[in-house]
Amino acid sequence: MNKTDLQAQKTRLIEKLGVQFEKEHQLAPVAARIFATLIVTGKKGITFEQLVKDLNAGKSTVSTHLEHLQTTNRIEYYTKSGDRKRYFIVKPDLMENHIDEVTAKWEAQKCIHKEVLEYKLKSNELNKENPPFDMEFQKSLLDFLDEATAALNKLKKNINNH
Amino acid sequence: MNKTDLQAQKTRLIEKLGVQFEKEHQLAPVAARIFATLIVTGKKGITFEQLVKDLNAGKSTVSTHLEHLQTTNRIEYYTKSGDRKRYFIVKPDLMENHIDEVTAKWEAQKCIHKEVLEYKLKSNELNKENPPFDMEFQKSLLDFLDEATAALNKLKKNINNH
DNA sequence: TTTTTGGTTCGGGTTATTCGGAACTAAATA
DNA sequence: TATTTAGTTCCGAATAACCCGAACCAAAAA
Repeated sequence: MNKTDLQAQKTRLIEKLGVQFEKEHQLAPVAARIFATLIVTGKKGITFEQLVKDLNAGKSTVSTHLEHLQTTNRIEYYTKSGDRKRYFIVKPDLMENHIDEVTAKWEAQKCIHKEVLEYKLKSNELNKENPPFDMEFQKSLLDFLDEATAALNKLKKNINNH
Repeated sequence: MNKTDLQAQKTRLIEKLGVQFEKEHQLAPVAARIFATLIVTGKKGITFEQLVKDLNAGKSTVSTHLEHLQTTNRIEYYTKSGDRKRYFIVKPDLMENHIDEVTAKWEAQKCIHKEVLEYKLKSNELNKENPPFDMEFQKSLLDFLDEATAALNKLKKNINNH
C-alpha cells in the first residue's frame, strides 16, 4: 500500500459517500462530492480552488454549493493568517446538529400520525355503521419513533459528556 | 364536528403526509399523495378511479405511480368477487419492511464510514510527518448508527410478538 | 358481436435542477 | 497605479423529473 493507492482509495470513498449523501441529504451531485471530500479530508480542511480542481467542477458551481452547505449548517471555514484562502471543514458539531435534525423530523412525523389517529377515531364515532378504521400502523409507527428518539437522546448525552 | 369537517381534515392530512413522503421516500408529488391517501384510508382500500378523481390526476399518472409503489413494496391491492376494481391498500407488513430498509441503509452507512476510518488510519501510518487525522466524527457516527440499529431491532421484536 | 369498464403504454410538453462560462468584484500584491 | 488572487453573480444550456392526453388493450357485460 503506497501513497498512490491511498489517493485512489480516497477518490473511491468520496464517490461512494457522495452517492449516499445525494439521497440522504438531498444534495446535488457536486454538492454531495464537496461534502464527502470535507468528511474524508478532516480537520485540516480544503480550499476552494483545490475543490474546483479535484472535482473537475466550475468555480461557480463550487461557490454556489459551498454557500448552500454553509447556510444549511453542515460546513464552515477557517483561515490562516497571511493566507487569503479559506479552508473548508465540516462543522465540528455536525453530529449533534444531525441528531437534532433527525429528532425534529421524527417529532414532526409523530405529530402528523397522531392527527391521523385522531381522524380515524373521530371517523369511527361519526360513522358507527361503517366498519371501524384499523390503527395498528399508526401505533407501530409511533412506537418506532419513540424508541428511535429515545436512542438518540441517550446517544446525544454520551457525545456531550465526551 | 360533522362529516364535511371530517372530509376536510382528511384532505388536509393527505396533503401534509404527502409533503413529508416526497422528501422521506423520494416520491413524486402525486405518488406521495397516493401513498398518503392509502395510509389515511386504511384497510378498506381505495380504487384506481377514486384516486384519479380525488387527486385530480391523469389516469396515466396514477397508473404509473401505483405501479411504482407496488414494485417498491409499499402497497398492494385486493379484489372483491364480482367487482373488477382493485382496492389498493398499504402493505400489512409495511412497518417491518420499513424497519428492514432503514436498518439496511444504516448498515451500508456504517460500512462506508468504517472504510473512511481505515483510510485515515493507513494515511496516518504512511505519512507520519503530517499531523494525524481526526476520527471523532466517524466514531460518533458509528456509535449513533449502532444505538439506532439496536433500538430498531428491539422494536422489531415487539412488533413480531404482537 | 358490440360496448363498457378498468385500466396500461407511449410520446410529448412543461417545469425544475444542475452545471458552467463569462463577466464582475474586493482585497492583496507588485 | 496595475495586476494577481480568490472568489461571487448572472445568465443560458443541457438534462432530468413529472404529468398528461390519446391511443390502445383485455375482460366482462349487453
